[in-house]
Amino acid sequence: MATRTRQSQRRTEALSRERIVEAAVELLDAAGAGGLTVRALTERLTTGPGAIYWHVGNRGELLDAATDAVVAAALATESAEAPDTPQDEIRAVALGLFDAITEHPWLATQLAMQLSRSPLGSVTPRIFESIGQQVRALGVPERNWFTATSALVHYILGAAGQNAANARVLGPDVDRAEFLAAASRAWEELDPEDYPFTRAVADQVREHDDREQFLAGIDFVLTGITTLHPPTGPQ
Amino acid sequence: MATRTRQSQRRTEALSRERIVEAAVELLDAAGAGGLTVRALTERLTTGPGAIYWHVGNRGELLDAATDAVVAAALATESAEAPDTPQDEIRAVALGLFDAITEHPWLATQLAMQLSRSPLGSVTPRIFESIGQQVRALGVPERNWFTATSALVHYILGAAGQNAANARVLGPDVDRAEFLAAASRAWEELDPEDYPFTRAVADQVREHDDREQFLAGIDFVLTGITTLHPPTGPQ
DNA sequence: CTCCATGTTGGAACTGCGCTCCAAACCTGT
DNA sequence: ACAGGTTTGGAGCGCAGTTCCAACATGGAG
Repeated sequence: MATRTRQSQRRTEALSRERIVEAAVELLDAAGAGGLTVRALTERLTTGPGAIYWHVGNRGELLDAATDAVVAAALATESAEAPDTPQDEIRAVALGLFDAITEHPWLATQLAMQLSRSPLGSVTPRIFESIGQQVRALGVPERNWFTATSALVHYILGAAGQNAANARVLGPDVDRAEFLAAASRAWEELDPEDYPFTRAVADQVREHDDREQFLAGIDFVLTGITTLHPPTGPQ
Repeated sequence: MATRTRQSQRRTEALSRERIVEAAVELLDAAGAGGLTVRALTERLTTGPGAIYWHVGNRGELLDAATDAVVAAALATESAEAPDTPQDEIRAVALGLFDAITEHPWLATQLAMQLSRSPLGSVTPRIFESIGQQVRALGVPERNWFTATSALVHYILGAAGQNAANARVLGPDVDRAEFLAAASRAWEELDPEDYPFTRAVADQVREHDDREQFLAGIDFVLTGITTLHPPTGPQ
């Protein structure tokens, strides 16, 4: 019995960090955060753990790389045309992230983890910069730039994260209606003593549109920013 | 050799779901989300896996229970006196969660995961109700209750989540200063072409106060809500 | 062309995890 | 005292991430 049965040819397509990250994103999309296992990767790329670890370091780094790749793609998409107002630009950036999370539900948790693990990563500055440039364009006084941008980023990531649940099931509309109906029903059955408000809005849950509500929140923050920190002339 | 060496007495303090959750929170506080292992629990409680699984079901359920316990405690704390404005009430609730996350950094990720996993859990309604009652007290028209409350909750959880990193190191002030300085330095060293804004606010990072900034964000959202949805008379 | 140095690969194996199973210990009522 | 259900602790299974290393491929030196 031969000591090796390796495939005669090396691989047709060379293994690379990029190919691994790409496969990782596909696995994450297909099976969620738990679906990204080194073994699943080895199977999909028809290789062994050693090859992967030679390129990647460890699983956490792979998750970070996948997150970074998806976020970068999302932020790169909608900066093509631009003669809109800063508000519209901010909405566009926010919706880009929102949609990215809708498309890759694992992104929500991953973003939360990565940001709270180390704001020094490459994802935070990317998002921060996109939003911040528009905050500056809004005419917000410079000493409030950081606070205003942080508030926007916090809202965007918080809201987008929550809404990831709605996208987790497959269907685009059918499942969503079912899901909302179930949530609404669950809220209606809460204790009237302890949860009067939640029960009162239970039916609004059924009717609401995620993107609209997300944008409404953005408008709250934007209105707050421009009201409390009105522009100080040009720039 | 005897087949058993069990301790002669049963345990002085009976095992219970509550005791397990309590130990779980301590483990989480001490070693982060990864520190909560069944084996560590068995050691801390001087018992075996079977005993724990008899009370708890699985690890996920334990995490949920720990999250729920901490959130419930946080929300219960500051509802003692109350003759403040709805705005102050909302700030109080928000700060309660903010501080809880600061004290239990694992809470941030856990909240994000639990909320995006199933809004049907017990944590979401709890938070939602606390905020929602104050939104109602603000005089927001009923048809906007859900949107306004959602925006506040999203911001609060998003912001609190991000700030969890600052609390992960032990020291209250020393480490924090170092941490911020490091973050600031990292931002200053970014590519001036790609990150002009982020570089420009790098020094604001060093000076800012987390709680103040968090409250400033709350005020943005509150101002936006009351501006876009002004009160419609009493209640 | 040959041969070696260097960069890559894939698989065997180690560790530690969540979890199941079960016999032993406990407790309660009679 | 003892029979019943309840609770416990440990052995062990399967699977995850990760490490280690012998086998390969490749490109330049002789």
